[in-house]
Amino acid sequence: MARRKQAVTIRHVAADAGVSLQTVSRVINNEPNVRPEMKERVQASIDKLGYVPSIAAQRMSGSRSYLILALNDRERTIADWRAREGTDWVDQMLLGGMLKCAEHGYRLIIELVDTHNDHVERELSAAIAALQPDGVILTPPHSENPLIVGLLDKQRIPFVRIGSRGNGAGILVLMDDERSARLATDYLLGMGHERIGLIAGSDEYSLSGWRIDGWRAAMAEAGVPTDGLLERGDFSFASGEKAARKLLKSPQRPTAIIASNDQMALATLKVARELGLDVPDELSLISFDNTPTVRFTQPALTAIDQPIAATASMAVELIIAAQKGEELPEQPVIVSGSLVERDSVSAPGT
Amino acid sequence: MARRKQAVTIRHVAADAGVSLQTVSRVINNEPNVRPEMKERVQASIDKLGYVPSIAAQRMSGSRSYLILALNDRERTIADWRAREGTDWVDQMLLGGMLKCAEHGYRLIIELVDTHNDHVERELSAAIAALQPDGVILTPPHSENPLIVGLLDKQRIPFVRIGSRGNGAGILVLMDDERSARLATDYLLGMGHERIGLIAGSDEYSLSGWRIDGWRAAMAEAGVPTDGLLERGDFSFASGEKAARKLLKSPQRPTAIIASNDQMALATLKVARELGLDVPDELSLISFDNTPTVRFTQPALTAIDQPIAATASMAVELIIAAQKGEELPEQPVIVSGSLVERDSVSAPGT
DNA sequence: GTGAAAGCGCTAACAC
DNA sequence: GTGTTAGCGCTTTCAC
Repeated sequence: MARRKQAVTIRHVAADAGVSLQTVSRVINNEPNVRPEMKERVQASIDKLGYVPSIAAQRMSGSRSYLILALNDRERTIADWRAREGTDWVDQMLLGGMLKCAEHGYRLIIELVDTHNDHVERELSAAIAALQPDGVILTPPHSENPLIVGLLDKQRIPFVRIGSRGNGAGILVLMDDERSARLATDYLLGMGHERIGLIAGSDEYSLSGWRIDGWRAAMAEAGVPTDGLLERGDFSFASGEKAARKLLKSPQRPTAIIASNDQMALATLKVARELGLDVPDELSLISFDNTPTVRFTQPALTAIDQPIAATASMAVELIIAAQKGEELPEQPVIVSGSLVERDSVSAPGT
Repeated sequence: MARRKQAVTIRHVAADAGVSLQTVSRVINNEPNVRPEMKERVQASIDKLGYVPSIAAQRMSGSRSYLILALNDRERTIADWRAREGTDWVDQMLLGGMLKCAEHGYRLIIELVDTHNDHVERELSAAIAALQPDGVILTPPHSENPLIVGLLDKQRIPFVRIGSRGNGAGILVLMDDERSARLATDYLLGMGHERIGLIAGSDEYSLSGWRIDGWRAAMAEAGVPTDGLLERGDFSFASGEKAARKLLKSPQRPTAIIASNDQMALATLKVARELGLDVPDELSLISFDNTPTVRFTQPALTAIDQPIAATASMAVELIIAAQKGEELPEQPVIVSGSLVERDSVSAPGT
């Protein structure tokens, strides 16, 4: 393999503009101590020669790498990809994260790491050593992994923890699951429902708990009891089925159910159909996540939309700000979700 | 921002093992001229210290960057992400490409480039200058863009063109659309259909033509005419609707339709429903792509699965082989799709 | 404000 | 087989 050299380097630009390397470097990095007139001249040469700095070289000499790592759970991500069931978490991360990165000349690299592995630290260390990213975005459940958080903190790499209120280092960005659950519950209460069931998610994810909190709070405020209305799943279809069956077969069955993710909502839909319950006439259903599939079901599901793209975009912004040494929010940054009305909800007893 | 240095460098390893830098380098890169005994000693030090080479430094000194760029069409990709309709092209690319990359210590970076832009060359040049990738994967329609192909050829960067039989440089990898279309057509012929309509895709993509070829060939072999059975769309839902309406309102309407992508298949389903035609009893339907949505329709659609993951994986493999100086296939590499049977096809007139 | 020199971590080329 | 040397393209540090 022939040694592939950079076509146009800072040297060419310096020569063309008749200045030192240093001055060109200053212009590239928008540093002070360059007269506007100089700056213009250098910029002209850059444009003329079509010069683009080599990220490798920049990184080598100790500055930024312009790379941001997005850490996703390996097992879950690959399973989703293989299943082809329309989970578009990664796409939405890219939509928000990549585009924001591009705005600032950064690149987003998706990295899969296995949380349940005892080599997490080694895996992550290797990725960091190899790529030297300027920042890392942690998605659940990594956001809550003390090993990862500790490692990143020790290495002093700016990082965002999506979906965590946890202690320790890192910038926290939340989609406000409690408020979203409340939103869904209030919406159903507003329609006249009182027996509103919740199928919660795996408690490996804190957001499962927050959603329970939101639902409980809304119910409490409305003065409505929650006994026998909570079932736990683990985000899988099978677990949703089991939970739905339990709720719908109880003597005082709920008139509405909130499922903590789309798979469990689909499972609920299936169980309702099996039991001969019409949705939405006999059972209203609200789903969490709003992945593509829920618009293609019969009926299309009313859902809480998780603003993944906006969250990823925010995460990138915060990392770049941190990288620049700007001040960071002390409080968790909150990106709010919204309720998308479709056809799976109606007033009870109609 | 503090200058972030590599924690463990080749120097540390060399010192620890009591050898020269070069020997360590040789071990890392699995080069010859190292005695097994030496190699073992060095490897022990590497493991002990947890050393991982810096990609930036490796790239700097003229060797690989361990980065592979996957070029996707900006407009289309972003539109798909925003629409959230379940198109999982990017996910499947990642599934195949990223995992294969990881096997070899490479990373895949998704890059969005606007084909219709007159700055394509500049955009791409900038990405190449910045990242110095070891290879590039071109997806349609980039695979057919002579500007891009020319640029990559000139820069002597190994690249794969997915979905192109085009002339010029680059390694060609095909999903064999002609054969797939034939497969679908033969399947319908085998069920007894004779009037099999085709809704073709945009001719900006050569694969649209190949699918027509496959369909036409299969029909010809079966001795069945194709007059009035071909309509062109552009892969959009709207275009599919128009095409389907034309086919289904013709006096001799087809008993089966093959749609050249899922969106147009969904449109056909909608039109059939409007016209009161039951699928599959009165109209059989086969879709191309097999994206997640087609399993959630009523009925679930029988579809040609495009092996995107396998193709991406193959593309990465070929690039790494090229990078190593291995011989490359002269002929286009073919990755075959398959027919996934669901519920949208039945024998005609039942 | 601007420039010169040193060095980041690694590998190609060549010496031994 | 193994070590030495000279850079790769850029930024840091420090001198002017």
